[in-house]
Amino acid sequence: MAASDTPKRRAKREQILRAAAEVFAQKGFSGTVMADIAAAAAVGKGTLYGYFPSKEDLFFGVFHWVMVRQEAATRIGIDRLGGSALDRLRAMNRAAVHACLEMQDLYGLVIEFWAAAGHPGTRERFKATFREGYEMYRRTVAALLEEGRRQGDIRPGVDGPAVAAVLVGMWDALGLQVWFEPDFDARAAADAFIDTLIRGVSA
Amino acid sequence: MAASDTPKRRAKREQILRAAAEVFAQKGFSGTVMADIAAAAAVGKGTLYGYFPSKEDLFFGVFHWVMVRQEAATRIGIDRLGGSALDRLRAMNRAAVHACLEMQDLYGLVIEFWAAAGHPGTRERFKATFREGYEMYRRTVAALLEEGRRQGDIRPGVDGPAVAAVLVGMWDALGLQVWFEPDFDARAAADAFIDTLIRGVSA
Amino acid sequence: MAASDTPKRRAKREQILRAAAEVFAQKGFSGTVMADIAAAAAVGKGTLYGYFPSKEDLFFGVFHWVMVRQEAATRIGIDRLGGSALDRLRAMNRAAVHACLEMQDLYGLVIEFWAAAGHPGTRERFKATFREGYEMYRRTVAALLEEGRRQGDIRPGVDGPAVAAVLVGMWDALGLQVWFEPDFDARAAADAFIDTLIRGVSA
Amino acid sequence: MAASDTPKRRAKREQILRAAAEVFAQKGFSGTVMADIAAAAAVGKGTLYGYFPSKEDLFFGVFHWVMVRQEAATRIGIDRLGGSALDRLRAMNRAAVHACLEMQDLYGLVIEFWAAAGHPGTRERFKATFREGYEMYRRTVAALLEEGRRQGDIRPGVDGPAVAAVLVGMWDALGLQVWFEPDFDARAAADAFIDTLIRGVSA
DNA sequence: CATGAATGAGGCTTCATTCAT
DNA sequence: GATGAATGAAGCCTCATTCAT
Repeated sequence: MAASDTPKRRAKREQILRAAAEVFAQKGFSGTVMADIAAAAAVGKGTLYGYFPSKEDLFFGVFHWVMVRQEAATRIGIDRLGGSALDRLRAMNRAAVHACLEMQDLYGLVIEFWAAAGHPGTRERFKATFREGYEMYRRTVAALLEEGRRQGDIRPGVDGPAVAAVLVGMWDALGLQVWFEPDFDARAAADAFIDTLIRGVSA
Repeated sequence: MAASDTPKRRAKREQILRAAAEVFAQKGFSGTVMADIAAAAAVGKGTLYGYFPSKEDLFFGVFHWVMVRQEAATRIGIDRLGGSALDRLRAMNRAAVHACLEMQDLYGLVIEFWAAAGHPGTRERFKATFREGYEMYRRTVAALLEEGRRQGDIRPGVDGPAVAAVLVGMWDALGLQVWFEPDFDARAAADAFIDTLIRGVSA
Repeated sequence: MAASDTPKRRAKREQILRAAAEVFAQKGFSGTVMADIAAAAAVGKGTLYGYFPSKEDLFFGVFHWVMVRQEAATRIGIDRLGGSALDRLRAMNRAAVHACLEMQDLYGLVIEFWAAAGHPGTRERFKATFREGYEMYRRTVAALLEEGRRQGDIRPGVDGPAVAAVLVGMWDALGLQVWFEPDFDARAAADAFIDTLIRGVSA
Repeated sequence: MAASDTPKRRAKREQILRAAAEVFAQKGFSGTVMADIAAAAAVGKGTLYGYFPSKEDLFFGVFHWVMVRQEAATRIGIDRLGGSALDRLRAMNRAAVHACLEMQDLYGLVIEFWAAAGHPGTRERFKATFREGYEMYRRTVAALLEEGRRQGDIRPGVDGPAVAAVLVGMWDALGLQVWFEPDFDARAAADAFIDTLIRGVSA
């Protein structure tokens, strides 16, 4: 009964999460039936309940799993990166867009997560986690802007937090656009945009 | 069944759409049961089917209804507006953000629509309508930018379409942020941001 | 409120019955919806209830209407017919089969009536009417056989009632066969059979 | 869903069929609700769908099940039976009538099957199966008649197929008569009739 | 511990019937 | 008297969850 957490158990948990992520991404939360996930994970339906107490918990598990991986992908090396604050902002922008494109076929998931964050019942858990994530991104960007200002690259009047908020939001927005039009060149748009933005905030 | 389209019929259709929008916004598509909508619209369950052939069609009806109203709200006066292209861009930005905030309690709907655009079955209808909407917005913004370039307010090197795409995306992004944090001051962020942006694209 | 029974009313009643018969024959009792009948009869749905208190009553009305017409068609002239009893039996056989084929596209109705006679609720009304009808046929045939015996055309040992029962059943049976295989030549089979039968009962 | 076909599964399938046959026989197809069948079979409503994909499929399953059993009951021993062709015809007649009376309380089913064979949607499946069944009976009877002719017991002029068609139809017809009047002595009528018939076809 | 057959609550939808126009 | 829009009871079916094997 106790979830003993052997390596074997962790592996199967991962295997279930991966399968569930794929199915949820394709069919949405409500469109997914537990049997699909079990089949995709190559386990019995009952087994799922040995790892997650309910469908919703499994979904939240996937959410958490994806968020952690996404954040890791975006943050990798930001701090270790050399260069000016603006260069690091450019790098972060790249990394964020890259991370979005990487998991493009899982992007449906993100939308499902947003939706879950709006439904009564699931709302709180999801909303809180989202807020944390956005907060983290915004703080990181704002810190870079502040650093740029101190370094004299950014003019004083810029509303750092506002720009940060919009920039972070933009990553989601670009993901959405690609979601709707796979041919949309998000990388180019993001690059062109960040240049314009930087020009706008430059001293 | 008889789509005779009397004024009375149109009124009741509207009444149903309004109620359905509210319920869908609150509980999401799957979380909503037809009985809720019927109750909210103060009609019998069966009546709903006299106006929309299925739950999904009703949902799509709401989608269409919201999109049309949203577009109308955003576009109002853009063309009649005087001033330079950049002034009109500022005005459009305001209008778009305003429209988002206006229907803030319906914002959950937008997310549900995105989700629907990702589910097999609903995908095509929703995706197509979304694409049209985004396309329209992007073209409008791009035209303004092009006009500004011709008027000499915007420097030649700017990638108009890319900036347009991002700007349009930003409206979604701001809506999302408000959705997650009702205290977030989207108007201020949008204003601050558009200033920065315009500075970035200025000659 | 009183069903005043003007000629106009009778005509509309007939019009409804005719339409209902057609629809019931095609789709069965349960498969038929009142709206179909109303449409087929070119009247409003509500009007039906001005003539029949319920769907089931309308169905029973159709049943009665068909039975009466069928009996009339079969009996026509039996008594007035000249010839020996056996000749009249042959004529009746012809008439019965002919009546079946006449209303061939309404034959589905007969089956529906049988079915109705088996369902609790409808059972009693239908069963009673059916019994009367069969009884009448059997008595008529038995009387002919008896007459034939008295005339010396039929040998004494024949179990008249049994033969009558079977002969009557045969008309149903032939109808069924045609129902299943429209190419089946019921007339020929009936003629060949009655000859054999008559030879079997002949003195 | 998994059609693994273990003995246990077969047993439960049979259990469901038996219960469904009873309920369908009593209330007809439309009058029967799945809950009734589930209760009669002492299983959950959902279980039914593990064995039959829909109410209609279950009904067809019952149809098939009944037909197979009925045919088996009628054919048993025809071939192994000694005696002349006419003796075997008498035996077959007995067996057929006996089989009808055996399942008398299921006879309502047969009518429901006929009805199903007339409804659009169910039509094709049922009609095809019925045709096969009738065809089989008719061929068997016709073969016996032909054999009798070769043996010199039956006179040459007899239209074998026509007589066969009517004889087969008569079994249904007798079933109907018993259905309407439980006191009707079908066995006696059938015996008396077959004697008359045989006399009619005898050399 | 894994499995998948069994369960039954609950949703979408249909349609006989009513009644205001 | 005729109409057809409105109603809500009722049925088929799905699917999250349990539990015997």
